[in-house]
Amino acid sequence: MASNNPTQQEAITTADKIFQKMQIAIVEGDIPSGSKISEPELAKQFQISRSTLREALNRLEKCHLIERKANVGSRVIECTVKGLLDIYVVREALEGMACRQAALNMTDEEIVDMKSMLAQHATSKDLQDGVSYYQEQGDLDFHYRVILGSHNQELINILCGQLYHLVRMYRCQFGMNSPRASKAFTEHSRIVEAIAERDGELAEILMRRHIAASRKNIENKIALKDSSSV
Amino acid sequence: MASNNPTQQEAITTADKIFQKMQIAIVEGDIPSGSKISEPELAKQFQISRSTLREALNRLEKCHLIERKANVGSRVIECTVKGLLDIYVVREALEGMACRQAALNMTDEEIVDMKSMLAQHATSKDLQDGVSYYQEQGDLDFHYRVILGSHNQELINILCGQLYHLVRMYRCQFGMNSPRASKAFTEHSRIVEAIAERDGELAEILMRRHIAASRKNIENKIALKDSSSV
DNA sequence: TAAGTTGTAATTGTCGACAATTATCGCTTG
DNA sequence: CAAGCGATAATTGTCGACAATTACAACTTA
Repeated sequence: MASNNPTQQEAITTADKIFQKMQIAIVEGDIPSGSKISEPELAKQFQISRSTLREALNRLEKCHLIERKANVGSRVIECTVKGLLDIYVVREALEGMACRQAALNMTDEEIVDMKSMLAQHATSKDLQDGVSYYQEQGDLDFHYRVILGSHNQELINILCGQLYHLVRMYRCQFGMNSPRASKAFTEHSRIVEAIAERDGELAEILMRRHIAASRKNIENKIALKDSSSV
Repeated sequence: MASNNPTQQEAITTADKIFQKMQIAIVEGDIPSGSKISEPELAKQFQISRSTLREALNRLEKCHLIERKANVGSRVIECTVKGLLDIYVVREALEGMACRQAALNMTDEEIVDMKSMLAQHATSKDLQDGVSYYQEQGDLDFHYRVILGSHNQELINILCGQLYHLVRMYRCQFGMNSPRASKAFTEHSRIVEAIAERDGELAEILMRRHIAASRKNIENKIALKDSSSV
């Protein structure tokens, strides 16, 4: 099973390995959102020195999974509703632009590959059942292709290197398995069509609407949850 | 003279100070673009240990001013034309969205403040002379206000914490003092009007055109330079 | 001569200890 | 009894040394 992060090169140093372990632990909530990180304790737990742990913490901070204050320490980022919505706003802007650039810059081969990926998704049992797979891995795969297709290193860094982890974290912790699977698949198809036609303007609009729809879906859910829990 | 980076809190640790010094040195080209960074050498030069220097390097990496490879070392990022244009594409997307959000989220007080800042720019001697100030500090001030006005922490982090430094680096190293000062000022004024009218859609469009105009201006310059130098 | 190899030198990664700062708990005092 | 203060404990920041990896150079060999 290949790594699902296209920007992540094979880890060599132990700090890299610790970073990956902690990343998963934070994303999946094993290290709770908002909790303080004790350097001595974690170092002992992982059987490494504090220097190595701090190196790993620096990388976690780079993808905004933890926050550090001088002489105070590190905390896992807190998952808030506003934080989630803020991320979707950024995604709408950046992935919309990435989609426009993809329409301009993707090679014909890349487009063919993406089409075949989508075709495979269409026949996937999971999609037909309308359940988890497509919301999770399949959805991410599609968005990755578009982002990488932009051929804009800055876009790729920000989206795949930073926001990606946060998105996954929120998905895990807020338990988001929306009923948008089939709708999302249709939207993906339209987007690919626009890219294939090299229509950057339309591609951007469609991607923005696609992400905005997700955001609104979340907003509705939150509102519903609030009113029912009170 | 206050710090011009709104996200930058007062530095306390020595690693912070080294970070700031190196940041300036890189941005202004004293540490050349693309050059390799020797940890032992720099540590000796700054009279600090390698650990502290590495802490500073980690922060430089966070704002994409240097790149690190495991077991190989750090290099200052290379200034390329494509890199510059990539940044402008990201800015167009993100600052456009920031502007839309600013129109929705800025307080009335913030808007008043921004208007008065612009009024002050209008009477500034530098602007009337059509020279450097407005392209540099004044322009940055305006864009900062808009970004902060979005009240979106993720947007603020990415734009002020990361892209900002790169933008300044390119401005220094490519020596960009374009003749767009008065035009830019007019565009800024229109943007503020749209924000004041709470017209998010228009605000975004205007900001995107404003940044796209800068990008095209650069593209023209580059093309000109290429054809003249060959 | 050019390519491959091996051994040495230099650089990076990791470690444990010390210094500086912060948090905590108990005490004093109004 | 509450609020402020002070000493102690714990945590973070910094340091220098060692281990592991990489880069370089001289040498061998086809």
